[in-house]
Amino acid sequence: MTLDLTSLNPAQRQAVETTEGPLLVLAGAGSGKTRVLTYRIAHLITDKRVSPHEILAITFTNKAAAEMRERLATLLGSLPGQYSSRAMWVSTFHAMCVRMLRTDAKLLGFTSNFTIYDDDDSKRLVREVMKELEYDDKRYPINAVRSRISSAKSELMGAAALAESSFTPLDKAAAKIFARYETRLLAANSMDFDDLLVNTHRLLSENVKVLDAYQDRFRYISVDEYQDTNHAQYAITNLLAAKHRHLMVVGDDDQSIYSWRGADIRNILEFEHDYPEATVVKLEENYRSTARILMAANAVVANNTNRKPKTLFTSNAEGEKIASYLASDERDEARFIAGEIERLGRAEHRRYTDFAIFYRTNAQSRSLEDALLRAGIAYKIVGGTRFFDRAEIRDVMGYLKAVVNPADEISLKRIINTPKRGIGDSTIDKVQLVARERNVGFEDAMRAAVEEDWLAARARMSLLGFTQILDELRVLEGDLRDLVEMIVEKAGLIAAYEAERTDEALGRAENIREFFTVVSEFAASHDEPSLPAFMEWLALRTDLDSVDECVDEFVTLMTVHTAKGLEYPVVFVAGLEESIFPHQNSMFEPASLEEERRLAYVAITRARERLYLTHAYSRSIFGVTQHNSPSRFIGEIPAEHVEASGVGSVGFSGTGWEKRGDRSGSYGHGTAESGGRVFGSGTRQVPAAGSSAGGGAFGARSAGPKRKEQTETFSVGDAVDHKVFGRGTVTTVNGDALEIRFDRTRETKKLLVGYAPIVKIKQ
DNA sequence: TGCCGCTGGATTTTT
DNA sequence: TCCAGCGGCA
Repeated sequence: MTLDLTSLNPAQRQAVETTEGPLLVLAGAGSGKTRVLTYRIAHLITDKRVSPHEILAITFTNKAAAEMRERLATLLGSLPGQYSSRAMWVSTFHAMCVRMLRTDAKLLGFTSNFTIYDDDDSKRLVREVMKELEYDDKRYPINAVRSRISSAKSELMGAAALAESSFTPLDKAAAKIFARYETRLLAANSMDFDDLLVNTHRLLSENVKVLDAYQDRFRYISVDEYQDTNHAQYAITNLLAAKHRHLMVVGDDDQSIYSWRGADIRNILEFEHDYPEATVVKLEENYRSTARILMAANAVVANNTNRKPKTLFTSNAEGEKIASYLASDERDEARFIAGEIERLGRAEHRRYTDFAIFYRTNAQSRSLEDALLRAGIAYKIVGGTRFFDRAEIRDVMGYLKAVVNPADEISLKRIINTPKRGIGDSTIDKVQLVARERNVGFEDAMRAAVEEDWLAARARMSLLGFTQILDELRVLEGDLRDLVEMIVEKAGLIAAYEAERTDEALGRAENIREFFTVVSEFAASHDEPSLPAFMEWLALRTDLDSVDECVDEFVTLMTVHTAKGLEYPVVFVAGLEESIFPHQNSMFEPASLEEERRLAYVAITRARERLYLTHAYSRSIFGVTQHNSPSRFIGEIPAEHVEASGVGSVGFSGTGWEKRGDRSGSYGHGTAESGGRVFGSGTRQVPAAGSSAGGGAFGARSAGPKRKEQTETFSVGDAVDHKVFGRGTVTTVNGDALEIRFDRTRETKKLLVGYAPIVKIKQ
């Protein structure tokens, strides 16, 4: 069987056919990088007779891994046994590390059922350690400490090494906290995300046999998004590839946007130095975007100095000009976007899934959400507060973690009094103290407290109850879903929420039931759905993994960071203002400003056909109104590719479906802000419904739903139907502000009568 | 022990 | 603006 490579361009083909020795592929945005990666692996297997068993392909997200696996399965068809593509390791660094660590945990002093601490768990533990060592979290902000520890870890620096290179009090404190934190993690048989890498590196570098085995096995290795690897990942890659040196790395230095998380752009810039015999292939033809969008992207990123010079080209059509819109404030900006979505939906028959709205910071999503809600446009936010971050879900996960790994203190403490069992802080502190004095785990101390007599009788009884529950939970058996349901049942989580009888509590109970569905889905899609396997999957999954699980029609909202690797026909980038994007904290240092610019480059290159860059004359952030000038990144795009529009005028007073009772844009002048062209272009002139005098010519605004006649009145308990959110129940009424709990999302939203697309359902 | 209200802090977050 | 954490109080 031979793989058909004729659909590839010469550069792509060269990358695919260079199978021996190190290979660096510099792949510009939209240049068919994923195709190259998958074709190369398929080529190795079908034409070079490499066993899938010998292939390791590392991606940066689970989603990318899943996609690659899928594409490979299609390219390869089904092959038997070890030739099956299932023998291949296609995974993220972290998933790969977990797999290696589970196998050899004992060599590092862990057991194979170790818990993976996510951000929240790790933060709790650091907080405890800081209390224990009596560090004041005012002088030593916990997040600063955590970021020192985390960056030390990504540099493969231990606590001792950090201590040596510390000069400031904060660094010194961080080093001490780091040391204790590590001890506590080991005692809890737990690892945080950084540890997965650090410990894998230790495993490989300290155990020759283990390293040998993996080196022999993985003769062909590829790493995607190489520009975003940190030092630990870099070191692991080099260890694994050292013997055969068939290492392919793919990346784009212009899309390096995670340096603040320890990603080291030098990994890609200096690959040829590390592997002097490397073949270098540049993929510079873009297949994604219109010529104009590409020119804009090129022009912006060309302002960076620390990069490999390159210019993407395309044979795609020139396309529309890039629309830049000056809004009067963030609500106007959001309304404009909503209006354009509706307009393009009608004029160009676009579906909601064609649109994406990007922003620099999550805080910006609120006003956008608001406008979409009012316009009745279905949307989905990717990232932000996630289902799995909800307190009640984390509680369930706490129980599961404690069941799987009895040493996991953080989880134990999370669930010890959830639901309330009368075990308060003072009891926990006493148990903790005894644990430390006797140098035993928290659970042992807890059991001792039940046996012995150093706690008040009531606390002792409560603890007894809790340990009994734990014992019961740990002996449960059954298929995964039953198991999880039984654990939740015995823990009394749902029962406690239902007893509360408040709307919020019922919603939480509902969320837990939703979690059972997640369990079922996991069980159905995995070969051996054990509880530990499920926990692992949970720990490593993210919201992004489910971006397109939804078959429904949604406009997608997310931060620019989250958008990396995705593409949409129509892209809006909101908040292109100085101090928002580039962000305030990154504006004044050249290196971080360049990263902001790369971020802008990433945002622009997500767009296939149309690109909107919006900014606002005034914007309220955290309750404070700011006036920011347009982002320099807009100015870096050649004017002939930009069509500016917008307001920024005295007369603006809104269209009627934005919030009432606000300042309605009644600030002074600002016409110059839009770069000469104030209004009109590209924006349909729709008389503003319900707009008051003064709208006039400047009131020209995008199309949008008009305010509905206010015929209905609502009261608590009414069943309603919302255009986007479906059925719900009114929970509070405050004038024409309603709070409605929706059945489908189980969320409570604040809506305004007469603006929101809701109707009362007759009962 | 548990609730309430005050205070301070709030980029980005593939894992 | 909005959330989490902590201290004060019943």
